[in-house]
Amino acid sequence: MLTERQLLILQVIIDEFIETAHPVGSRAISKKGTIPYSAATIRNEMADLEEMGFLEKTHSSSGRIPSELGYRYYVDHLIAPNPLHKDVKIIKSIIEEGFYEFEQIVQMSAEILSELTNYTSIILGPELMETKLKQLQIVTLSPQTAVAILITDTGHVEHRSFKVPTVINPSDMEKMVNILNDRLTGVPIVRLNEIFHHEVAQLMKMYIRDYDRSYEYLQEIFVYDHPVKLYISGKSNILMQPEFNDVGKIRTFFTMMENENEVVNLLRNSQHGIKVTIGNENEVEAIKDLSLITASYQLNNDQMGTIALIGPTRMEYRKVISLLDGLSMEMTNALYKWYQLDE
Amino acid sequence: MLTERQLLILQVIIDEFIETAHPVGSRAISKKGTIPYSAATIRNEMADLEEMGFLEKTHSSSGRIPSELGYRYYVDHLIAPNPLHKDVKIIKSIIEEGFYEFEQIVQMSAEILSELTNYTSIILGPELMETKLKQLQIVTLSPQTAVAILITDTGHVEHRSFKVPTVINPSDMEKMVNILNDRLTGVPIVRLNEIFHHEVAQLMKMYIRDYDRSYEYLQEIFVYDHPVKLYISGKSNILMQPEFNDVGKIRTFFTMMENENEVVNLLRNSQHGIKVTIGNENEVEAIKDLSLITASYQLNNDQMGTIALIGPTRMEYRKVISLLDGLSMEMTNALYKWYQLDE
DNA sequence: TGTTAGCACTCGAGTGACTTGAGTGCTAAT
DNA sequence: ATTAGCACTCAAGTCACTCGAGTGCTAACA
Repeated sequence: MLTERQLLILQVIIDEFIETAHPVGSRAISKKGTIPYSAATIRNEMADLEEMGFLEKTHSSSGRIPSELGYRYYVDHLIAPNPLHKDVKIIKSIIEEGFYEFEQIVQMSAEILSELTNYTSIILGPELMETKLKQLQIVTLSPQTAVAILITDTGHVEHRSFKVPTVINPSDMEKMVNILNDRLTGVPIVRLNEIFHHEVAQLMKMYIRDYDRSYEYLQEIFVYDHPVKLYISGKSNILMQPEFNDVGKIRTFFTMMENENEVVNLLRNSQHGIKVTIGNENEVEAIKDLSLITASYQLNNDQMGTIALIGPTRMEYRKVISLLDGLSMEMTNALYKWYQLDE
Repeated sequence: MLTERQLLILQVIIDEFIETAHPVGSRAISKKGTIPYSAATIRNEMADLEEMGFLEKTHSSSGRIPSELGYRYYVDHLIAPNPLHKDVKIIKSIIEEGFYEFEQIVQMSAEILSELTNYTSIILGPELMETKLKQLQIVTLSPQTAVAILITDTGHVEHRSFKVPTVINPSDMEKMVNILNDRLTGVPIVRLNEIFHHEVAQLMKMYIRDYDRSYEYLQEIFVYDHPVKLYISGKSNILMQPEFNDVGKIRTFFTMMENENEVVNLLRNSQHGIKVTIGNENEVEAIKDLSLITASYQLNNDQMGTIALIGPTRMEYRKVISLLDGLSMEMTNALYKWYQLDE
């Protein structure tokens, strides 16, 4: 176990390193006055801390920097139970100020978050698994084309253009929309395609002339291919961090960030509450020397989405954790209000 | 005026430098065999070309690199009248393969473009100035909220949520939608707000109870705040270019690219046809050492949007110009088809 | 008169020796 | 248990040196 003094020294070193990004030497700590011991004493303790794996040296005669284990310990034990970060209030007031759609709130939150931290923020939109079709509309643009509009009970709107089968005339179309609305309203949008195939097909055959020939045009309306939406902000923000002084590193990071799937996977396995993943704890190669912090926001205990920050392992964990904690609460609230509308 | 031989040498140097990014020496040119003169002769010509401003040295005893003036001359006189790039066919077939919405086509084009060139591609969506409202729909989500959906004659769909004024009941709402559709269909969407204020207001007062109190909630439906849409692809692509080996440069570039307004301004003053802007010819500070190539795509001679590529001044102008030329034609075609639908 | 060979010169880039200073580890004294 | 002292280490900077690609110029050549 660590002694009181070792804890203190570890904390001071990490705090200092997080602030300056320079290795911390024993003399500097001693001079600072937080710890009333001489440099030599501190040196001994540092040697012990290094042996235990909490600290590292960049070379044999350099000052110490925290190891990943050190950060881990710091995050798990040395951060005071998060007092809400003052900036959360700012976010809260911004969210409540206007009548924003959920997407706007998310977008703004991502921007604020990256601005406040100088890291890259990522927000995974709410999982739409549970949202249901509220209404389907089809607007004809020309004899050959039309746009189908799906409105969900959460106010989410999707649209796709499609070719109108030549065999369908306007009155058929009207009948069709009626049937579809009748049968599909209330169906979870992820199941639309399935229900359309199995339950609606027969009905269509009865009422719509030549339905078989129309079928292939219509089916794509219900293919739901936007499982989640990503909001990323401050990608270039992170370039201000001194650890991004290497072009190769920047390349791998940005290449990873352009791959939406990879980013989604990064966040997907996040759990309830806040989760900190430091350096090599990350599974994804490209961020094995970065830290990822995720927080979930939710509705009625169903997990809905994830907020995350990516930054160097030398991250301001204290600030970031309390910010994310607060923001996820605010977003949960905002989302809750949205759903309330529906009752 | 430049002699035949000087032209040839200039061309060889620029071609070589574009390929390798290393200063080109006289001996290397001579050895290559394209020009049947000795290194010394070529040296003399190079000195002349430098005096005229087409070439530069990185230091007093280095090989030559093209100056911006050199690139200018190269682009204006040394590039053969663009034969259509073979890859344009690929793009064409992709576009025609499925029934894509215009936005999808644009998105794909941007991606293909950046992939084929390793530069950053930017496409400015079609100016929607001329598009007209086809239909307005309002879907009530709850007693207090609704979502308004605007469908344009081009199949573009916009939506915004708004608070339903408490004094409006469902039948009022229905009446309102009817009035709005009656009066606003066919109105250019940029003028919706204006017409709504001036011509529809009176009508509303007559038919809708307590219209004055509803007014403030409704007006925001018609505020049109998406003048143009940007599609960017391959931002990290450009990091592969050797000129981006400097973190400071990367920073300025990415910071610029995150500012949507600045990017839009970059492309806005583009003209009919292809325009090449080299290095300092650019007005925007952040790309004064990069080149920008823009091409416009259009509908019925009204300019609609812009396709652009940003890369180092050492750009593969020949390839890029023929690619953009071809792609802008394809997009013009695609857009034309879209509008055809409407007649 | 245009072309070429030859040669001195320049400068970036790489290399090795040296210095400096921050920081360590260890030992002996307090 | 703590601290002062001292020898040691290493990154980073500086300087002198070398190497080689490339130039500019001059004189010889066709």
